[in-house]
Amino acid sequence: MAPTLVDVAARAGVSTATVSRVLNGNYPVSPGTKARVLAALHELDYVVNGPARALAAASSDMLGVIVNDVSDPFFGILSSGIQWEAGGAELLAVICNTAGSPEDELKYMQLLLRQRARAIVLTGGGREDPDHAERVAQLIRQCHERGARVVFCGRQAPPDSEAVSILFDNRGGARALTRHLLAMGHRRFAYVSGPEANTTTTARAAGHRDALLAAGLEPEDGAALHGDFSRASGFAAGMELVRRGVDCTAVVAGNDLTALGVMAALREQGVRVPEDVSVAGFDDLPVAMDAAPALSTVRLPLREAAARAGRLAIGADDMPGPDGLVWLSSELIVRESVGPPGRGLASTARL
Amino acid sequence: MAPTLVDVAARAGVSTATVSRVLNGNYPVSPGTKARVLAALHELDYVVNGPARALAAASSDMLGVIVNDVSDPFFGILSSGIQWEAGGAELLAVICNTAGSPEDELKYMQLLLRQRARAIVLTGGGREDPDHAERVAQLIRQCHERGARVVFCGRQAPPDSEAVSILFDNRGGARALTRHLLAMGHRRFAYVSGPEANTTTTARAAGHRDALLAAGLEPEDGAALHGDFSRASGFAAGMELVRRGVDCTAVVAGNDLTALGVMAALREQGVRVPEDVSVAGFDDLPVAMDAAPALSTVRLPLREAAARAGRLAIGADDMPGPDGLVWLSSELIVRESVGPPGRGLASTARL
DNA sequence: TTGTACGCGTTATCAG
DNA sequence: CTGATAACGCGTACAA
Repeated sequence: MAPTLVDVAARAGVSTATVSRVLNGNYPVSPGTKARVLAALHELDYVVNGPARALAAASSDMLGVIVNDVSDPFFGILSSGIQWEAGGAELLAVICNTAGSPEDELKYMQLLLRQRARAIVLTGGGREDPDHAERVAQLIRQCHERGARVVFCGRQAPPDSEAVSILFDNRGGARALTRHLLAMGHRRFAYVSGPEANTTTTARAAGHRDALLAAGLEPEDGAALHGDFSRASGFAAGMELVRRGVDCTAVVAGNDLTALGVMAALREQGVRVPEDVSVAGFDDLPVAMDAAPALSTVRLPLREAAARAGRLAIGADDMPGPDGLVWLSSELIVRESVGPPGRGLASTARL
Repeated sequence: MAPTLVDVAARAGVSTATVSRVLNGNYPVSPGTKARVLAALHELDYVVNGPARALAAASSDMLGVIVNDVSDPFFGILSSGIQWEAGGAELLAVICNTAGSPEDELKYMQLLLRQRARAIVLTGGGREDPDHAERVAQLIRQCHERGARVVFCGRQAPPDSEAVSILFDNRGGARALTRHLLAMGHRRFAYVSGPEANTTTTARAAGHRDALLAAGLEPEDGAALHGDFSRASGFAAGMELVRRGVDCTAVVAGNDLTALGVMAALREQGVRVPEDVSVAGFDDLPVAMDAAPALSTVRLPLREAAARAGRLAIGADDMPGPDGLVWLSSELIVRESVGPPGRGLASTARL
């Protein structure tokens, strides 16, 4: 059996209280007894019982991070940054993959709540569904009642939830990107977005639309497809665009992975990027730089977002402003995947 | 204050034991009282206290995963797969980033031990240091004493530690890769490996060396550099090779990210890949396929490894064989970054 | 089927 | 500075 405080105390010839004091260093202990206790601790290979401590102290040293999927670099980078801050504060970061399922999101929030996590960070876009939002708001309330912080990173917290939000300028970034494409001369677009009813999807699509309308163009919804932000869905969408004979000179994707998939599909169909068709992404993941051709995209300060979210979660930073909102700006990154309008998709794709 | 079993029991007019039984469903409870308890549970928004339960039941529902860095796709994919299995078993996966530091590895093992984690999965290569190995072995022993499973994924467990190991055929894969380069006609190589004294680094370098020796070539250690498996270190190494005037026709990198960095550096120096110099990676991360040019590499079954490690960790699979070793095979992936020998690095790089 | 009562390993309060 | 001892919230023999 694992040794407990009682065992250590017996061996050192002191009370459990004294051992606890040595362990936590929050009360004075004479050097002599301290040495004896430390020796006993070492000899028995004593390891603190986390659950017992959490029960007695009514607080745990866990930090929950809810993501879509850690293997998606977008979330991997966020997770890594948050985990870094957590580790610095001697906290354990629990990563929960929801695979985009709103039910799993709720399930994991409950699981973290029951573990008495110090804080929960919800990353990425959220589902646009009043019912779901209400249930999330309810859970946030419970978190706060128990003294757990809740931080949103990539989407806005429900109104009057008192939770902090780190926000990306998705709409502005998307607007700038499409403006860039328009400036290059493009007029016929296809848009491959993320999952439906997702806040990130919506914001980016809105930015794209903003730019189109400002240029006096009518957004053609016929050339808009939904994916799930994965490379595979981008590939499928690329093939679908070809199949449908969509005649565009530029494909705007909801994120980089989708753009990568689209480019792979076009390549396979004999369409050259950017000579025949331009392709743009969003996020500026590391892979965007190494892709063929390098991806024109919008850079999001993911590492900074993660650091701020992490620091907010561990309580190192104070709640910002009265509205609890932190806006992070985006930056247009011009590379090689976008060029002047080419011959277009319909006339170059060989089915 | 958060409601406890006592509150629920009072409200439902039953004892705490009954509430506990309803919660766990491990003892018969009459439908009537069950309904009353469920109602009370709901009305009070009761949430189980995880630590208290863990203390009473002497077991927690946490699964620890130790990785170098989740934002590295290699580890992101492993983490995601393990987390998937954990989630399916209603367990929480705790991801710990060590950033390659052996001290952090030990620190996190202790932290997980103290949380009474059900199992710990150590991923990636390990440090080749008898002293460190001994301390790890010591911690593994403590884990086993407390009934926690330990699974290695990507490196071999210390001898007689009774821990299970999922292993990649790093050496065989590296051998096959270099054999391929030799078959293409290359004779002058540069090698950019991972961190020193790392089991993965060593195994891959050994495979490369095997192939060279088998072909009657003398490994030129002058053209071997160490990185840390990151893209940045690959970029630095690529620049350094140029600076040193290393005259090779092929650069073999210890992993894909390093290869990507090398390619970026060569590109920047005016060296074409693969026309002038060939570059090869290892791992076959998703990015290898989208890179420019697409990377010739060695595919490792990361998702499979993660699934097996996860299942072993949660106890869904039995300990394999008498030696506790599971070998996973690798596969040579030929793409565009390797071609016939070109003019070589020294004669094409413009400093 | 249900209730009582004790133990799980710590922390914290209160004496000494 | 140190030692008893009472929580902390839950699971579970044991008894009814």
